Amino acid sequence: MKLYNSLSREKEEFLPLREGHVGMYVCGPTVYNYFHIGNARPFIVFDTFRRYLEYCGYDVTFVQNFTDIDDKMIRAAHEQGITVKALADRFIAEYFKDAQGLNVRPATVHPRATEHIQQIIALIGRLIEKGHAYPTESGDVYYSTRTFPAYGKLSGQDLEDLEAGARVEINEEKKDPMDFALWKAKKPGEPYWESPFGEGRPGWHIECSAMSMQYLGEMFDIHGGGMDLKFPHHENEIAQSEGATGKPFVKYWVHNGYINIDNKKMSKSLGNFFTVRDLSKRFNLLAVRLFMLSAHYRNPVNFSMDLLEQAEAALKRIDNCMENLCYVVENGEKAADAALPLKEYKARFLAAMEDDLNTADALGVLFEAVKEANICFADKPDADLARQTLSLLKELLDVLGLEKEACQTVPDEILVLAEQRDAARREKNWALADILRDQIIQKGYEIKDGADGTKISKL
RNA sequence: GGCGCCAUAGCCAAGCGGUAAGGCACGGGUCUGCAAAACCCUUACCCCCAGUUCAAGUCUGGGUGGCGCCUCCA
Repeated sequence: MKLYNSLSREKEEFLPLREGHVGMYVCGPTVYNYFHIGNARPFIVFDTFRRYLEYCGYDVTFVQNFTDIDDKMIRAAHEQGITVKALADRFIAEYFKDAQGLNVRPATVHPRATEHIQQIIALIGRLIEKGHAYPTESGDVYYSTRTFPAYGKLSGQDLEDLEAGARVEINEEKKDPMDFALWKAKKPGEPYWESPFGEGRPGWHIECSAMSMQYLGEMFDIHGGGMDLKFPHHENEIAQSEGATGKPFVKYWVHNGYINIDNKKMSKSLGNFFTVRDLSKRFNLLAVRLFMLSAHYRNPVNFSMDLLEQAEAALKRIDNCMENLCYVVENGEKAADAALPLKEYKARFLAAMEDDLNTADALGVLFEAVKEANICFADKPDADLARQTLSLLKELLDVLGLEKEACQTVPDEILVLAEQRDAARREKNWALADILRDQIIQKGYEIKDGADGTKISKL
């Protein structure tokens, strides 16, 4: 497939380092709160990417970390009067709940920073040995960006320009303003670990280098994350990892665009955000997933409730088609002239995915198939073709993570009520028929009267 | 100041040189005891100017407008 590589700024042919295997690392959440839809975008995008790679037959090792120690974690734990660990445990559990709602599968490994302190310390040790890092009087350790000539290759910045516009904190212990912390000396009331450089905790960037190396090796295929992580986070990861190993760290860097609110970046610090948890109270979270996939992953997308409602309506269109297909599979007859270009849909869908994961285009193909299936089966209810169509739709929806239990059986209790209602309708006893309809709706089922009889489906 | 992105119908959005996918909404229709749902049909010359080309949303240059990174943030 073609994949846009942020490092080369070009679409490249995707060729994994080891044939048939893909190692993929994605920056995960800092677990101090529920995650918002801005966080959700990379989760959904890279989950979809992973699903597609697996669909293509790759054996994918997918690593997504939890940042469970940093300033925000410490502050939030203090405010809530609990330990940092308790805070992390809680929001990691909440992460999995929301992720499940979005149909984001658990990663192969979800490493936690605090459980990899030894690896982090070892990596910092290597960097000091190689002269890329230096300890200070007060017990911090900094990375010396000047010792890594390629610094800036990902973000296209050079050190001189960065410094000219730098708004970095003043710190007299740093040799250079662009140096960044690998290890931070212990402060009162903060969690700390023993290390050769003194008691303290890891800096902001080192965990991703240490943990990706632990689970994917010193070189791996894909590193993903939001655009805003490109600098400085990912730039620093490159400096750390390549500085330590002397080898290329990541083959393909993949960055997703932002979610905007009213055309402004959504972020926790601006306060203009929606958590997935809140949205789950009003919407089917699969609609959130569809919303995310309806634009190309590298483009910024604006978010609003209105847009989410649109996505929910679109999702319903797919569901209705599937239901209809189920009905035809059960009740259809032979129709020799019924035909749909199923192979063509599949080929076009896959071609879209091959082109830098163009899910928007792929969805377009899916909806075309839905429309043509609706037309075809309206007057040619061929059970065989319906079965094949249903199977294709399921297969493709599964790649996008939008699959839903189709052809659910309606419980006898509901069927009995529906039969009673039909009987009442035949006797033109509308009052009774309406009472029975209300009962069915109350039990969570939907009644659809049509030319070919009454259909019942779960709401 | 440095680096970068975007501009397609009422809204969202694909398109990567050959005469504009798809979704939502609106309107029209089919079905229906009513209602709901569902389904079908309908809707654009692509921000402006200049250029390259037989051919340009699609390439180049210049505008205009929006956004992001350079500071914790997906």
